[in-house]
Amino acid sequence: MTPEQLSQAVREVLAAATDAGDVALPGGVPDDITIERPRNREHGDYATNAAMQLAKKAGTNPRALAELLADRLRQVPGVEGVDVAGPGFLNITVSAAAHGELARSIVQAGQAYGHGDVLAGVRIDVEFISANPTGPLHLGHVRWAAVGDAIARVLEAAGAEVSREFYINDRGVQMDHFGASIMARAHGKDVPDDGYHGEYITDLAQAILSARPDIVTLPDDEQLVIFREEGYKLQLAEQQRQLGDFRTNFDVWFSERTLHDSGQVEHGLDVLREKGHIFESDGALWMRTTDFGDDKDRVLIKQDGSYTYFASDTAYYVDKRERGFDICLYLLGADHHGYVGRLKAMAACAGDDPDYNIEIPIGQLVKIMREGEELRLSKRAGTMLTLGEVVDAAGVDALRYSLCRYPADSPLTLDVAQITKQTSENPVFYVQYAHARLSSILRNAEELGVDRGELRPELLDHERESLLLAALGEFPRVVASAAEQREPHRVARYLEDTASTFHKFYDVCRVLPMGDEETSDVHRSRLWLVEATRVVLANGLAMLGVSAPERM
RNA sequence: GCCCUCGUAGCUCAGGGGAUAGAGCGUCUGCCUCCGGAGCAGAAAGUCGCAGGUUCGAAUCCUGCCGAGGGCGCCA
Repeated sequence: MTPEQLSQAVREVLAAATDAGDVALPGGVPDDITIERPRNREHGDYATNAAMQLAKKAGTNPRALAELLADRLRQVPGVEGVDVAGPGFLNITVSAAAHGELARSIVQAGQAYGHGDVLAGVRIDVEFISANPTGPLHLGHVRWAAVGDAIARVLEAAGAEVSREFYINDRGVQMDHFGASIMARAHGKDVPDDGYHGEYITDLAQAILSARPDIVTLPDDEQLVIFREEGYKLQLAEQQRQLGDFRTNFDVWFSERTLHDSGQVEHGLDVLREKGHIFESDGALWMRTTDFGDDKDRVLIKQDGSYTYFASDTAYYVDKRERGFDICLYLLGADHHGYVGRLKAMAACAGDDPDYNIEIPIGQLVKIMREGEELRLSKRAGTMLTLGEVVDAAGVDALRYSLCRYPADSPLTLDVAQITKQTSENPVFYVQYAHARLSSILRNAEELGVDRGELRPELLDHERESLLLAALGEFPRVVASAAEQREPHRVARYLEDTASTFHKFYDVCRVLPMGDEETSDVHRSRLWLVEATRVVLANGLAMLGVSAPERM
C-alpha cells in the first residue's frame, strides 16, 4: 500500500462520512490530504494531521473528528490499525501483506519507479552556467553545473519536457580583451591590464600559431579578429569538453551573437513595444520595468545606438517563450541576484506572469578551503581551480554528489582535501556502497540458483523490512517534491536515509539461505525487497547524475 | 543608504506550521566461522543568532535588531 493509496483512502473515508451526515465539510473534501511517515516508530507506519486541519471547518474538535475517521479507516482493506494520538493525529498501521506489495510494484516498474506526472505537459527551459567563452570553467561554475543538471533530471522525472541551455556571452568588449590577450602572448608580449592573464591564454596563442603561422604577418586589426575568433572556438570547445566530462550535457548552446545577427533583438523589442512598456528618453530607449516592481527603469538601446546586454536578455527570453517554454528557469549565482528584479519585471513587461513563467533561483557561492585557509579564486594569483582540475582530483561522482546534497541557496564550504581524498567521509560512498552490496546479493543469488520466484508479501513482516518498505514507498513523493521545489538535494538526502535503512535491514535479516539451508519463501520474498531497494537507489542516483556501481 | 541570501551539535550541513530538533565527519564503547565491516549497535554533544508577534501548536510564518556573504552602471 503506497502513501498515495492511503491518502486516497482517507479522502474516501471523509467523503463517506460527509455523505452519511456524520460530519459537515463546507468546502468539500480537500484533495491534498497529507500522509507522512512519523519520526517515531511507535506512531505507526503512517500518520495524517487531516483531523486537526479540518476540525475547524467541520465545526468540531480535532480528536472527535479523528475518532470518527479512525472507525471508518479501520474498515479499509490493508489497514491493520488506526490510533488517535496527541492533539488529533491519526496513526495508521498497514498490514504486512499490503505493505509488501510495494516490493512487487517497484520491481515491475523498474527504471520508471519514482517517475511521475506532476509536471506532465509542462515545458521548462533551464538555463545555467552561461559563462563567457574567454576562459576555462572554474569552481564558481561547478555548483550549477552539478545542481542545474540534477534539477533538469528531476524535472524530467516529474514528467516535464526540459531543455538545458547554455547562453554563450560571445558579444561585447570582453571578447575583444580576450582576443587582444591572445594576440599579445602570440607576440611574446605582456597581456594588457584589462586582459586575461591565465596561462591558458599562452596555450591558446601557441595552438593558434601552430595551426596558422602566417597570422603574425597580417595587419593588427585582422590579427585581432582571427585570434579572437579562433580562441573563441577553442575555448568554447574546451568548456564543452569540461562539462561533458562532468556529465552535464546541454541541449542548446545559445550564442548571443545569433540573437543580433538574426534580428531577434529587434523582434524582441517589437514584442515589448506592443505591450506598451517601452519609451524613449535622453536619446536612449528604455523599458519601464518600474511598472512591475524593479527599482529603476532599464536601458535597451544606449545613446550611441548600441544595444545593452539587457536588450539581448530580453530578446533571448522572448525567444524562449516563442519556442514554447512555459517556465524559464535562470540559475544564477549570488553575485547576479541583482538581476532578479529586472528579469522578473521584464517578463511582466512582455505580458507574462512573473510568478509562473520565469523563475530565478539564486545559488550561493561555494567557498573553498585548503589546509584551513580560504582559497581565493583569482586568475591573476594563479589560485584558480578549473572545473577540469577538480573533477580529475575528486572524481565526477564524488564532486557531483557533494554539490547536489545541499540546497543551492545554502552557503557551502568545501574542503579541497576532503573532496579530493576520495575517502568514506563522502556520503556518496555510503549510498553507492549500499547499491554495490545489493548488487552483490543479487549476484550471489544467481550463483546459488536462488530464484526470486513468487512474492509472498505477508512474509515481509519484520520491523526492519517494514521500515525499508515504507522508505521505498516515499521515493515518488520525494522526487515530485524535489522537482516542484527545484531542490534535487532532497533526493540525495532521501537516498542516504534509504541506504541507512537498508543497511539496518541487512544487518538483521538474512536474505540468502545459509550453508545447505533450503530456500524458503522468506528468502525469495526478501530477494524481491532487495531488488526493489536496488531499483530505488539506482534510479535516485541517476537523477543526480551519479553512477550506481555494482562493485566498488 | 536600499535590496537579496544565510545564521541549527566541536566542524560541514538537513529539517515544505506538528509529536522527544536530525545526519555525516570528529570523540568514546561494543559487534566479523557464512549474503561486501566503505557496515551495524550504543554514548557524549543544542539558549535552533537575539527580542517581540501570529495560533491549539513556530527551527519553520511576520516585524525589529545583531552578525556573515553578496548585489545595487546607458559594464559585460
